[in-house]
Formats: sequence, structure tokens, C-alpha cells
Amino acid sequence: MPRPRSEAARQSVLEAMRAAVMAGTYESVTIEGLAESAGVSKQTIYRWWPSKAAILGEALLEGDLPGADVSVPMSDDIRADLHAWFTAMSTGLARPEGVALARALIAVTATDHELGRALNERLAQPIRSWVAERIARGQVDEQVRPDVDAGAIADQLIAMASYAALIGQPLSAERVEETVTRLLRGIAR
Amino acid sequence: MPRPRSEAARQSVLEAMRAAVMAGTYESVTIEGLAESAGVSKQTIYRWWPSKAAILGEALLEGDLPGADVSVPMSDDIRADLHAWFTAMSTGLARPEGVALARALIAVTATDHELGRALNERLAQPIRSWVAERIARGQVDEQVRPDVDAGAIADQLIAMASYAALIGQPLSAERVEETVTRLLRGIAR
Amino acid sequence: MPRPRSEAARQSVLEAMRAAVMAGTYESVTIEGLAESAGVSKQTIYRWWPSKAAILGEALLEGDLPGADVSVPMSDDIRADLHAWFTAMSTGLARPEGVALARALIAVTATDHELGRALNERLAQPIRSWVAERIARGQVDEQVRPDVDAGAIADQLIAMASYAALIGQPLSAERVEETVTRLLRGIAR
Amino acid sequence: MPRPRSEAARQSVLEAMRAAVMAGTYESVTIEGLAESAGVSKQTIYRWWPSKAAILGEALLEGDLPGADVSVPMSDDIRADLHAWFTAMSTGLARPEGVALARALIAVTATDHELGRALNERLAQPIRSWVAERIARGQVDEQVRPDVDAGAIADQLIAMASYAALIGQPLSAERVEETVTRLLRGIAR
DNA sequence: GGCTAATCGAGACGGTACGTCTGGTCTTGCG
DNA sequence: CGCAAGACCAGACGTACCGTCTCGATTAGCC
Repeated sequence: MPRPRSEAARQSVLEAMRAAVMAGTYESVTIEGLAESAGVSKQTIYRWWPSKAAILGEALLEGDLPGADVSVPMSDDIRADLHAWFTAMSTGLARPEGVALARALIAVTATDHELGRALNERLAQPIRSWVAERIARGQVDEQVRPDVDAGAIADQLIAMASYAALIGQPLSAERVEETVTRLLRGIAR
Repeated sequence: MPRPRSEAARQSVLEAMRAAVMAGTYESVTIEGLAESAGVSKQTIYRWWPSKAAILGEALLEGDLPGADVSVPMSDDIRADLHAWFTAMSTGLARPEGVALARALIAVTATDHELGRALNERLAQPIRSWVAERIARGQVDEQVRPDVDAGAIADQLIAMASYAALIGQPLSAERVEETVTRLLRGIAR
Repeated sequence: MPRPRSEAARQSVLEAMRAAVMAGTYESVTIEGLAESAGVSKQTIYRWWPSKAAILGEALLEGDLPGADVSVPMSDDIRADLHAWFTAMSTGLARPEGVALARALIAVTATDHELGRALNERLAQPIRSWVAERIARGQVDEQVRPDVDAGAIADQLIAMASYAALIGQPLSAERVEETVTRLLRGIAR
Repeated sequence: MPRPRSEAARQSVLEAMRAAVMAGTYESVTIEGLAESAGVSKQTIYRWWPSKAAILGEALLEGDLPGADVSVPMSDDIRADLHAWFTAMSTGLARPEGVALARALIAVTATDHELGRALNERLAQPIRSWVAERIARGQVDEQVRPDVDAGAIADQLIAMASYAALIGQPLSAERVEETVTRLLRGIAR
């Protein structure tokens, strides 16, 4: 007999959170503003989520993730592929939404380590998959040593691009070039 | 002609800021609390600094920097040296003060890009120097290719260690090991 | 539908204002102190009252009024009655609470004329009534001319006692005596 | 040998105080603003005056007193003279400067009783003199009883006009008329 | 004509209160 | 019972003055 939780309200809040965090800083998002723009009362938010971080977590975990959705077609040229892909991720993360996303991730992690870990996992997943696939291909082609850890490489590139975006100094084309060159030299057979 | 600015008050505020930011989050630092713990009136703070970010910037630029003061002796074994040094930086940054410092850097950058850039420069400087020196030594020893960019390597390692610390997942010993191995393979002659 | 205004908070603030204004000067009353001693947040005060004067106005209009609650029994001797009553009012107003009340009235009037007028009306009312009644009795006894304006007499005595209290020079017994004598001579049949 | 106190600064401050108190409320006058508009440093003010009240006191005691400088020619008609004079004082005090003056007197008295008393004396003096002279003339003319106390009458009229001005309800022409009539009946031979 | 001691301007300083804003909790009544 | 509306306590925000405190820079007499 009790009235069930309003899915419309829930979606509305999550969507408002996504919009707000992309528009400003994570810290600049207020529960009050969220309620306002979601057309929902504050209490409804406080009833269902324990913290701002939790809302953002839920929003990111089930929403479309702008900024890190890098997907580059693969060719036979591993150098060209990695270069294209790292460039795409790097510039993608340097865009305002990318920066906002990265900063929000940091902020959430400050509040809730576990959630931060999960979010990072979720966000890095497609990237790791792509890298893993390309590296695997390289190994099949006998261009890449069989013992390289694709995950480590993905994490390195994510860290580099993210950190550069966070401190507002996107990687230059030369730096990207140099990084890919050196990377390949390190993993080449 | 008027009474000159009190250097004691200035130092007191900067010191209070350093302590506060190491103790909590940058966002959790309030001007009011700062004034209180510095034994200074709010107005004195507002008279001399335009923003919280500016205070932190000044505090970091001229204070002792906890967490990033990595200095490791050099031997003839470049692998051992890089490994020891990367381990030290990585664990140093993973310590609470290191994380606080990195987060504060991000927060300041969000408010004031230019200041963020300057701070990053200041913090990365000793690290870059160390790496540059070790790489140069390696080149003299003919272990390292003459064309490698020491700055790029330093930035890569800083980014990796910082990002890992920020998202609360410090680099594992294996990951450090793997990274150094791969790095050396990429720069070896 | 929202939560209704808390009557408890309202009363608490008004009571705190009455106490504060009697204890010190109107100017010495601070909103912050009021909130504190009323156990109410500043915002609650600012939400409901536009100014300190408005709070005092409301407090005086509906509270017990110390200092001006002069009520003297009537006998057949109009001179004795007027003398007793004027003495009572005069000394009542010269007491700290009376002075505080009068000063507060002036201060409120300086801020909000209309409110000041209303308060003055309210405070003078019982006095006017008493005088009107006694004068009417005198007219019935054929001791007082039928054309005298009781309101004018009340106002004169209020002004004299109030002004004397305000400038810190309470009326002497002789002055009271002289005033009543002269007054009676002016209104006697 | 030391440099003597600057009379120019002193006059400048007193003049600024007179202007400020006539322009606004006594409470609205700030030492800082006074210093500013007098072209004097705060310290110079604090060096020579113990309080705002003291400055105002000095300013009023030796300056021209706007608002209470009532001076009406005397004729042979005591009723006409008193009426003209009471009307003049009443309307004079009801003018903004008069109200400001009266309110300032109250405020000063709240801080410093003795000073308030002195100021009141000073301000009432010309009024008392005028009344005393007119009453004396009336006694010579055998229109006024020989035992009336001119000071009491002056004080009564001052109190009535001042209080009315203070509470923002100037005496009406009818009230003035009524008061003079009744007064004369009380003092007539 | 230099010496010297208090005055003067300027304004920094530790404070207190201002009136505003937002955060997170609570309390209503409608649906 | 969910929800919107919004009152409530809490406390930080940045501003305005307070009264005290240095600072040089004058500016008289007195030597």
C-alpha cells in the first residue's frame, strides 16, 4: 500500500547531477540547486541518497559518460593506432567536461574511497579493453612482446592524460608523440 | 608612513593554511577558522589576500613542501636508482600529506589556472632535476640513448604516482617494478 | 503545506528583545545576541522581521509594558489624585526600565515613524484613559470646567515626565507640586 | 617645545560633527566618517576626545545651535507673545535639524549624564531667559501672579515641544492654542 | 639654526556585528 | 506513505567600524 519510490524523481535528480557537474565544479553543485533544477524537494534527495558523492556515483555509473568515451578504429599499424587513440583520449579529457569528470572523480574519492575505486574501474574499463585488444593484436602480429601487461599500459596513459587535464596543462602533440614512441620501444619485441 | 604590514601575521596565516590543508580538505578550510587558528583577524586576511587559493598558493610556494621532497642517492645502477626513487615518490604521495597536497593543487588550479601552473612547476622542479641528472649520468655511462627527454619521463612518473594517490589506489610494488622495467627498455641504448 | 512558522521561536525572540532593551540600550541590542539568547538562528530572525525596530515594536505592542503601567486609585480629592498619579508616573519613568522604554520609543521612531506613532498611542492609552476619567469625574463634581481637553492634559504630563526622564533630570517633588497646582488653577471652574 | 594642538583640526572635526548629526542620526555618525570628512586622521580624534558624545557636546556647546534659536519680539499682549513664541519653538523643533538636535541630546545623555545635563542647560538657556523676561513683564503689568515660577513654565513648554518632535507628532495649532490658553488661565492674576 | 618632543596623516591590527547565503534536518498537508 | 514546500538551526561569507597601535613627516619653541 505504500507509495513506491518515484523513478521519475530519481532519474531527474541523476540527470540534474550529470548536467550540474559538467557545467561547473563538483563542489559548486549544491543539493539545493540540484533539487531546484530537478524539480524535486530537498527531502526527497536526502531520503534516498546519503551524500552528494553517492548521487554522483550513481549518476555516473548508470549514465552516459561524456569525455572518456574514446573509441578509435584499429588498423594494422599499432603505432598509428596508439597515437590516434592517446591523442583522442588526451584531448577528450582536456575538454571542459573531461576536466569536470576527472575532478569530480577526485572529489568523490576524497569522500568515499570505495565508490571512487568503483567509478575509476567503470570509467577506465572501455579504455583498458581497447588497449588490451590492441596489445593482444600486436602480440598476435609478433610486434609486441608476449609478457607485456596491457592494464599497466592503459593505466599509465590514463594517468598521464588525466593528470595533465587536472592541472590544466594538456599534453602537447610532441609529448604525445614522444610518449607513444618511447612506449612502443619499451614493449616491442 | 603607516604601520608596515606585519610579517608575523603573514607567516602565521600561511602556516595555519599549511596545517589546515594537511589536516583536512582544501574545501574544509574556512577563512574564519584560518583567522582563528592563526590568531589573526579576518580583516587582516581579506586585506592581503584575494582568495583562499591565493593564500594556499603563497603558503605552498614558500613553505616546506611535505610529501614531494623526494631525494634519493644515486649509485651506478640506473635501474636500482630509478626503482628506489619511484618507490619513494609513490609511497610519499600516497601518505595523507601527499594526497592532501595533490588534492589542494587540483583545487587551486580549478580556481586559478595560472597559480596552479606555477605551483605545479614549483613542486615538480626537484623531481625533474633529479631525473634529469640521473638520465644524464646514464647517457654519460652510455646506458641511455642520447635523445631521451628527461622531462617527459619525470612528468610521466609524477602523473602516475599522483593520479594513483588521488584516486586512492597507490601503485603496487609490482606495478612500480613493471613500470621501471618497461621504462628502461624504452630508453636503453 | 510547508511547516508553519514556529510560534515558540517568535515569542522567544520577542521576550529576548524585551529583556535586552530593559537591560541595556536599544542600540546595544544586537541581532546576533538576540538570536543567541532566544535560542534561535539569525536567519529565523531575518526571515520574519525587517529590522530591529520592527522586533521591538512587536515586542512592545503585545508584551507587558513595564514602567508605564501607572494606575492610581481615585478619591474625591482631584488635587490629591492628580498629584499622586503624576508622581507615580514621573518616578516610574525615571526608573531604569522607564528610561529604557522611552529611549527605545525614540529610537524606533527614528527608524520607522509609523511604528513609533502606533507605539506611542499604545503606551499613552492607559494614561489618557485615567486622566480622562478623573477629569470627567471632576466635571461631574463641578470642580473642573466643562470645556477642558483631557487628552491635552494627559499629553502634557506624559511629555513632561518623559522628557525629564530622557535627559536624566527627573522632576523634583517641588516641580511636580508646582505643576499640579498650576494645572488645577488652569482647569478649575 | 612640542608642537601645539592644531586648532584647525579641532574646528574641522567639530564642524564635521555638526554637519553629520544634522544630516543623519547621531548613531549614524562614525568616527571614521568624521575623520574622513574633516580631513583628519582617526588618531587625532581619539587623542583629543574620549567619545563621540564628547565631540558632539563640544560641537554643540560652542557652535551655532540650529533649531532652538527662537527669538520673538515682545509686545504688550502676553497671550499673543506666548502664542507666537511657542508656535515658533514648536515648529522649529519639528524641523529636521530640530529633531536631529533633540535626538542627539537624548543619545548623548544616554552615554554621559553630566554632559547631557550641561547641554540641556545650554540649549534651554535662551528659552528660559525669554520666558522669564516675558513673565516678569507680565508681573509688572499686574497680569501675572507674582509667585509663578518662570523656569517651570519654560521647562514645560520645552518638554512638550521636544517630546512631540521626538515622537514625530508635532503639536497642532489647536494644541498650541489650547496650551497657551490653559497656561495663561493658570498663571493669571 | 639646529635639537627635540609632541602632533599629525596614514593605515595595519584584533575585534564585533552586520545582513546574506547555503547546508542538512524537521515538519506540515496534499495526493 | 511519498512528496513539495519551506521553516528551522548552524555557521561561513565578505564588509564596515570600532578603538589601539605603529610609523615617518612636520613643526613649533628652546638652546
